[in-house]
Amino acid sequence: MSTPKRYLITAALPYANGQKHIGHLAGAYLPADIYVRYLKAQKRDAVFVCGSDEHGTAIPIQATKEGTTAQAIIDKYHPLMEQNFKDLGIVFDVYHRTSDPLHHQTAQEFFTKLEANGDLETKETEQYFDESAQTFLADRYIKGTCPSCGYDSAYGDQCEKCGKSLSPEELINPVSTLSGNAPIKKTTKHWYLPLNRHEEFLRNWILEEHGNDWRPSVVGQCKSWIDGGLQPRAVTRDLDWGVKVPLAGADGKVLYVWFDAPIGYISATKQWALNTGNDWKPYWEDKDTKLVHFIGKDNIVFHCIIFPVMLKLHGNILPTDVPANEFMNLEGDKMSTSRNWKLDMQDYITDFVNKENGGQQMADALRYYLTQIAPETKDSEFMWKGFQDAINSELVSVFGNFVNRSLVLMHKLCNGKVPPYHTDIEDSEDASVKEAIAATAKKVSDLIEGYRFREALFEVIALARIGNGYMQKKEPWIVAKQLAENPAAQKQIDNCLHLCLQLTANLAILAQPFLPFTAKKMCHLLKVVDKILDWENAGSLKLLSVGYTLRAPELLFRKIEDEEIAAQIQKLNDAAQTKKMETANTPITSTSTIAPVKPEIVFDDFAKIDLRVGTIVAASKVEKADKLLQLSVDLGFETRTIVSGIAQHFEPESIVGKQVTVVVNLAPRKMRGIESNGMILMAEDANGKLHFINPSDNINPGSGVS
RNA sequence: GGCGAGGUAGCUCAGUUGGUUAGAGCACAGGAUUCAUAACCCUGAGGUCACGAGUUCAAAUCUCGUUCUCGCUACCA
Repeated sequence: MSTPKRYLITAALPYANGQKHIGHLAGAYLPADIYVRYLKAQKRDAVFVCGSDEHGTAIPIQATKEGTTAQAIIDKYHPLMEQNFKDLGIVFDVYHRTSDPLHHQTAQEFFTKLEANGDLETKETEQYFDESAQTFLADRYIKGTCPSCGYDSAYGDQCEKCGKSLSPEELINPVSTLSGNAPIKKTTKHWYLPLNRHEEFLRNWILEEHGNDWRPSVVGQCKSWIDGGLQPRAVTRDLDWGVKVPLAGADGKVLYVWFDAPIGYISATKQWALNTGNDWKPYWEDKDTKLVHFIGKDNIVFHCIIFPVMLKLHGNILPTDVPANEFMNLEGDKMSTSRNWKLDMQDYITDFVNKENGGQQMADALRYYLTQIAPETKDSEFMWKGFQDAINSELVSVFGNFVNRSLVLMHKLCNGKVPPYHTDIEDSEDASVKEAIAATAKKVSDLIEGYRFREALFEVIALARIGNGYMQKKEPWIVAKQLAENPAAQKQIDNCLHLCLQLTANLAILAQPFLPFTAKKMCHLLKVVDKILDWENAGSLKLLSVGYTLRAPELLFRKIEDEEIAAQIQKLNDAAQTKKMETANTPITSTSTIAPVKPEIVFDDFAKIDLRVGTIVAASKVEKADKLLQLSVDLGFETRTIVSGIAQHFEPESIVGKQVTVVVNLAPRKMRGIESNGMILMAEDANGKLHFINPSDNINPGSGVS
């Protein structure tokens, strides 16, 4: 495998609607940063691009939630995320943003080219339209009852209550948030990317060319998608927030966020070129460029199927690899923003990096643990106790301690200077340490090239461990006691410390991609310039000149105390608990500032609904459906079959005999082949648990409800 | 329900094309040591490789079935 002429590395564009947590960091940004730092140390031509993804409907939604504008939201989170990355040592060559005019222009050009080449299709569909406002309604301007959880103010693209993503058609009783009127359906034209035309290409490219060198989960996920049948995907939508569709007669339409966001990698590269006076084109057009996307597993389809098709049509190079990571859990549970079960980058920075006893060493500490538990092959788990153990017994005790004892001994036994190396008394121990240094450099290098950062880091620690073992065998502090009788023994001390110091310098080089701040500090202690960190020096035994005076030792890392860990766990639980209470105490209708209550109806509207009390006489699971129960409900005048989406909340046996409220004059509807004749009313509590709405005492089935 | 990825020591993970007593690190136990951040070093204990069949001289590894976890997807009137 020859070395490519240049590399372009991307990390998933973080969505600018809120803080990003350590799961995001471990999934994409940290591995990408490690890889890039390694490439740069190798003096390869590598450009690392990223930026904020600032379009899409969730940003305006977040704006509504925070009572502000979409622009204010992205102006708040874009610099925050940029600073967070910087604080944790994630160094992009450019951190761009999709709201930048350069990006709009790039995305429009991209779209225009595809459109001009006939690579897009147009289709007319019916969409909701507000007659009084004379406008099509983007998903977020439509509210209605969530079909999933029954929340009455769900948006047309997502229910904020249960988190399910929706399409406006799924909403029950949709209402325009502009006028409060029920919207009408009207045809509108949209552009589509016909993925189905490219099945052959995708099969060849992914399954044949990369079936073996990409991660199994990535190939598997793609295969699943391709086999499932590729569909044309809408590229545009009716919305006022995003990149305008650059065609006449497309007023009020923007590019769909999934289409514009990945193009952000290209505009970011352009911005980098502008900043540095380089040419961006070879990075996206020259075949000798290696393009690598670092992402989380939720992004596989976009980066392996959709974006490559776009790139191919537009005449760009394709990604060489897409090392997608799995997810990182936290203390036994999935990380979740809505449940407040997470560790934001900002929180870690505040609690550790920016504390008096913290500093950049704590940024490296986090980088160390996150790399050590990187979810490279399966979901992994961030445990605060695990964090403490990893730092205290590996980083501090093995790595930090080796560096420290080497420097301390050198000052005590060698007058603070790098001692000479006497080849005439070299023994097998010395030789094997020399070998280990060279071998580790090679191993770390190979592992990083193969995106196996966890193992690569392990090898770095292993080298420090070898150093500790070597010193233990040589015992220079014992030898020093014999100097009075045997002055020649100084040679043994010299050799031991000479090698330990050269090993330390090597550790700095090898650790640099993972622990950049620490590597820098080590350079300072060894009084060498940062240039020594170039990878070509890895494995060298001549990094420090004999007779060179070094600085007084300083500790590289501090231990993490039990109290700190306890405090973090407490904080995590408190935050989740608070969130839970908030949710429980907040009436559903006031969680949103817009249209908390549905539009007023007259009594006649209500009277149309025929509600009756019924008794469940039989219940069973619907086959091939996770959420459906088939119920037989005795309504007094007849027993009906009703299908209800409550299978995840109730065991069929446990609800037989229960009384429920039923809408009996609802139009029948087939679900999974079974006709449902009515609807069971349910209430949902703050925890998402469903409860039947029923009379307090058992009454006759068929009794009316009003 | 369909599809994809996983299930290996208490914890985090390795195990190349099936081949001798299944490997690391952490944690744990014992020992040694004091230069070093109660650090290091040595030794040890600890596994029915999710479960059940099958193929084979030989299975953690291949095949089938079952089960659990995660993701994508369908189902929610």
